[in-house]
Amino acid sequence: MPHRDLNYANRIRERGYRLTPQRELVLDAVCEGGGHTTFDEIYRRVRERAPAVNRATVYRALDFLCQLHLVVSAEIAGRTVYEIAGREPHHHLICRSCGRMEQINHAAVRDLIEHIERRYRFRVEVNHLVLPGLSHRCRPAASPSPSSEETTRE
Amino acid sequence: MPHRDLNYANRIRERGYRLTPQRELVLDAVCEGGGHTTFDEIYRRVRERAPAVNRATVYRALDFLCQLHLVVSAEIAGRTVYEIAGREPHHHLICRSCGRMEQINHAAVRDLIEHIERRYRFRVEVNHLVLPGLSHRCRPAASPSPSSEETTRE
DNA sequence: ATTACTGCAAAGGATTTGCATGTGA
DNA sequence: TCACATGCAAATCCTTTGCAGTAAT
Repeated sequence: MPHRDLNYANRIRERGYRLTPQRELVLDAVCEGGGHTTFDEIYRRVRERAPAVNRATVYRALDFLCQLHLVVSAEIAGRTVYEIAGREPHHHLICRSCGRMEQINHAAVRDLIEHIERRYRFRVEVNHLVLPGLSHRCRPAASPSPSSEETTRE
Repeated sequence: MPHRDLNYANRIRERGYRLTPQRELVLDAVCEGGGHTTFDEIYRRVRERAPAVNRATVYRALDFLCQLHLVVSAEIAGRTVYEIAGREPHHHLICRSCGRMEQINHAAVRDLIEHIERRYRFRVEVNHLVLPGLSHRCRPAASPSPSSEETTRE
């Protein structure tokens, strides 16, 4: 139960809100997703344990948890995904061919971000950068000479 | 008429598809948007000239043009936007407070991308990187000592 | 005992689809 | 001519909302 560490119960109650079984189930489901969990996945997990929980309730619980910053939402490839707040910023390469998603280190991106922040006087706030592209596995039969790709692409 | 240069008419017809007034209107509307045009904006422009054109037709035309890679779509701040294909990749800083969008040079991110491509053996295909954050105008009263920001954020 | 929260069902908005008609090649 | 495209309306998908009843504090 990773979310225990965050003492979420108090963070909910001290603001006058209530900790309901439904909200706990949703929080658990987000935790178990281990990263980027879609609504349907969360709903499925919740229903596994409590089939009576309503779809609308899950929507409302997610909104609620996001507002309290216990959960954060992000947009990956057009889909809204949820994860527990407080994780290190991290980023992804997502292959448009096989759909595989590879996580990349924040350090790899930090330099770029700092560069941009200085140059444009802008504080960048990215927790999930998603870079679409093509994994080396899916590169179109171009292993021998990489330069040949220049001409035909797609 | 910037799209004339692309000889879009042939690119449509040589594949056996038809160049209809509706498709031309949509293409014009995307061009005039000059960058990131929402569906509603495109639809509005089309209707200005041809009020009879149906919403569904505009959806279909955009799909069609995207499939032919005459138009590309992107996701900015949760909204789908369209623009003419073939522009230089370019990127944006978008302020979550004032909503202002600033364009940044591709060169600024090229290094990052190349670094990632080498390190992860992945071909990154980004035409629009959108970096959310806070413009210097909207930085919360922190002008005197920049280091004080470390402690309280949000 | 309050009143926040839930379940249900219905509403809402954005996009897609089926089908008859129209039209570009 | 005739298959591709369009217009229209209905369907679909995802999410939100109103309201009466339930339950956390």
